[in-house]
Amino acid sequence: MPNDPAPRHPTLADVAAKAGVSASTASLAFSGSGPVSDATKERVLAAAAELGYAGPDPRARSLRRGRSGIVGVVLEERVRAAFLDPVKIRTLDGIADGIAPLGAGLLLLPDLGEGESTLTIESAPVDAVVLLWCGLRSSRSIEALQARGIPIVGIECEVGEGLPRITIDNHEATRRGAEYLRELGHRDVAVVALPFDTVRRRGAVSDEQVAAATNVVTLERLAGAREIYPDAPAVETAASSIEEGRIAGFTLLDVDPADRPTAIIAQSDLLAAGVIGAAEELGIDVPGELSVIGFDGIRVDGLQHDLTTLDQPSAAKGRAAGEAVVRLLAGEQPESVAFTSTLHIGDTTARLG
Amino acid sequence: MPNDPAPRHPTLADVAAKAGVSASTASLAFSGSGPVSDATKERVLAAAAELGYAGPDPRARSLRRGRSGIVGVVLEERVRAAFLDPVKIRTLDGIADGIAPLGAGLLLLPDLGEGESTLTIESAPVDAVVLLWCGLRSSRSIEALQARGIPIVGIECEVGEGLPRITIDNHEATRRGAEYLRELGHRDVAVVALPFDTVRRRGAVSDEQVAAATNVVTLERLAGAREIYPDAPAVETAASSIEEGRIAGFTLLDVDPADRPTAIIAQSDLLAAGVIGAAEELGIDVPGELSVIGFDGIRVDGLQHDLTTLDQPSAAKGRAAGEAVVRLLAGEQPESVAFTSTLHIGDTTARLG
DNA sequence: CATCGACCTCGAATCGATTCGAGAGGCCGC
DNA sequence: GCGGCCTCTCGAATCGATTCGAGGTCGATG
Repeated sequence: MPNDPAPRHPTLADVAAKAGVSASTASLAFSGSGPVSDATKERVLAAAAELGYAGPDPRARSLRRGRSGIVGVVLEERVRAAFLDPVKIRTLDGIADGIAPLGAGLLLLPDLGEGESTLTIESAPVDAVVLLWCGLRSSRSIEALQARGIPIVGIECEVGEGLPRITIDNHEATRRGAEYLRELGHRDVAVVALPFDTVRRRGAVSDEQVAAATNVVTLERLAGAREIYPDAPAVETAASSIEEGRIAGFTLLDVDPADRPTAIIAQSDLLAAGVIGAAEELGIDVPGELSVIGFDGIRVDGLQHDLTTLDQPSAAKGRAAGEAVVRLLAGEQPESVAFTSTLHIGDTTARLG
Repeated sequence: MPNDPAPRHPTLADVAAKAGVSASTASLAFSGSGPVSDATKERVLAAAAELGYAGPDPRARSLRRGRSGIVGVVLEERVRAAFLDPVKIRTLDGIADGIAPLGAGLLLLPDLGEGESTLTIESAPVDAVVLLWCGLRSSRSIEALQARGIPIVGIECEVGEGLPRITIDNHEATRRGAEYLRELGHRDVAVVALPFDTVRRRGAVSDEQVAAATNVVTLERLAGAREIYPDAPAVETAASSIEEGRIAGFTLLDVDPADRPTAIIAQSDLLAAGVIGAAEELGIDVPGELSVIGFDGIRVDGLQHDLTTLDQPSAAKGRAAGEAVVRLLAGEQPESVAFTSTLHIGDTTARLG
C-alpha cells in the first residue's frame, strides 16, 4: 500500500484515468446526451462506481455552467420568524409552486445576516431572487444583484425600475374595510399597524414616524384607513403576531371607556386576533362593544370568531412571483401583477349602538 | 467607442486591472482581513464601484473554498406539501434555529425531482444535509452524499451507520396512548395511519403491505398501537392532512354501528382532526360515542376540541438536528438524540359506556 | 482501391476566485 | 552606511467540470 496522506474524494479526472478515457469523454458520459458510445459510457460509469465517485461536483458544475439551479427567497429578518407567519408560509408555498417548472431549489435567506451570517443575498449562489416584504436594507443588495445580472422579483416590495413586482391593493382594500366600518356607524376608529420599518418598536405612532417609515405595506394600509378616518390614531407593533396584537390591543382598550375606539382596523389577521383576545380579557364584547377588522384572510389558530377581514390571495401572489422568475430566466420580460383583496364580512364587526 | 459585442459582467480580474494591481491582491482586498494596505484596498474598492463589480462570484468562491454556506433540507415529496404540514414547519423552524451559528442558508429540496427537476440532493451545492422523514428513495442519495463527504443528519429517518439521527419514541408513545384507551375500557380500536411508503394509497392495510412498508414512523407508531391492540385494523392515508383524515374516518365510521370502532388512534393531529370531522358529519359524538387520539401536539386550525394527543417537541427536534449539523461541520461527532413525547389528555377521549 | 462521411474521442481553453510561497521595497537599529 | 526584518504585492497553481473544434478510425460507396 503506497502512502496515502490525503484521502481526497475522487474527481472526474480520476474516474477518467481509471476508465482509460479523457476527462472530456468522462464528462460527456455523465451529462448523458453527448455523442459517446455505449461501451465507453458503461466503462466510465463502472470506473465511477468502483472509485465511489458520486457524480460531478455541483460547485464546479455551477461555476462552469453559470447556473446553480437555486432560487433565493429573501425574508426580512430571521428565517425563523417567517415560519411563524401563515401569510409568509402561504406565499412561500405559492412560490414553490410557481417555480416548479424550473426544478430549482428554494434557498431561504435572511435579509441581513445577523452579524455572523456568512451567506448573504450577495454571496449566495442563486439564479434568481424573490424579495418578500423587503425593507430598506435590501436596496443595496438589490443593486448588487442587478450588477451581477440576477433576475429579481419583488412581492410587496419596492424593487426598482423595470423589475416585476407582485402587489395587492393595500390602500384600496383597507379603504374599503374602513368604509364598511363607516357604514356601520363607527366614528372612533384606531389602527393597529404592522412594523413601520426594520427597527421594531411598539406604541402610538407620530406623524414624523409615519413620514420616516419604510415599510410600504404598512404605509399603504394606513393611508387607506386614513382616507376614511383621517384622524385615526395608529399603534405600531413589532411583528405580525397574536401576542403583538394583544399588546397593542391593551394599549388602545385598557383606558377610560369614553376614550375607547368603537372599532379597530388591524393590519393583519394575527394582530386582529390579538386585539380580540385583549378585548375579551378586558371584558369588552366583540362585536357588541368593539368591531375588529383584519387583513389577510388566513384562518387564525384558536380564534373562535369568523374574522371580518380583507382576504388576499397569498398563494396566488407567491405563484405569480414564481412564474415571473421562470419567465425572467427564460429571457422574457414579465409584467408586474397587482392582485385584489376582497372584504370578507364575518362576525367581528357590527353596527354601532 | 470600440466594439463591445459581449457585455460581460466584470470579474475580479477586470477590477484588478483597473486598479492596477494583481488579481491576488484584489482578492485579498475583498476578503477583508488579508495583509493589504489601506490605500490599495481603497483603490480596489473604488475600481470595483466604478466597474459595477458586486463582489466575488459565489459559484467560483464556493468551488475554491469548498464550502457554499448552504445547508440542504430534504423533504419527502414536493416542497409545497411541506408548507402545509405544521409539524414540518415547526421542525424547519427548529433547524433554522439550530444552524443559526453557521449563518448558512436553508435550501429546501424535494426528495425526488418530479421528473423535470434539475436540482436534486446529489446535485445541490450543500455543505450538509438534514433529511426530514425521508423515504426509501433517499437511500441512494445518502450514499452519494457520503461518497462526497457531506455530513448528514436524519430526523425520523434511517440514515445509516454512524450518522446522527434525531428521533422520538414513536413506538413507546403510541403504546402509551393505546394503553390509555384500554384503561378507558376501549376494545375496538382502529388506526388511521400515515402513508406507508412513497406510493400514496388509501384504504385498509393488509399484513403484506405492512411488511413491505418503508416509512419508519408509520411502522413504529403502528407497532406501538398493536402492542396493546394486536388486531387493530389500520387504514392508510395518502398524506398527513385533515382531508385525508376525513376520508379515512368515513372508511372506518360509515358502517353498521355494530362494526364501528369505539376509539381511533390517528397517527397525526391533522388526521385526528379529519376523523373527528367525519364523525361529526355522521352524527357520531366525540368523545361520547367515539374517542380519538392524535399525535404531534400541534394546535389544529379550526378544530373546536382539545385533542387528546401525543405531544412531541417538533421544534426541539429540528434544533437538535441543526446543532448536530453544526458540530459535524466542526469535525465533531455528535450523538444521536432521542426525544420523548408526552400524552396530553384533552376532551376527545372518554371512558367507554 | 481510394475517398467521403459518420461517429467517437481527445486536448486545451475556460469559468472566477483563492492561496501560498516568494520577492521587493522601506524602515529601523547598530 | 549597511544588514536585517517587516510589510505589502505578485505569480502561479488549483478547485473540478464543461465545451468546442480538431483529429482519428472505420465502414460504405463510386
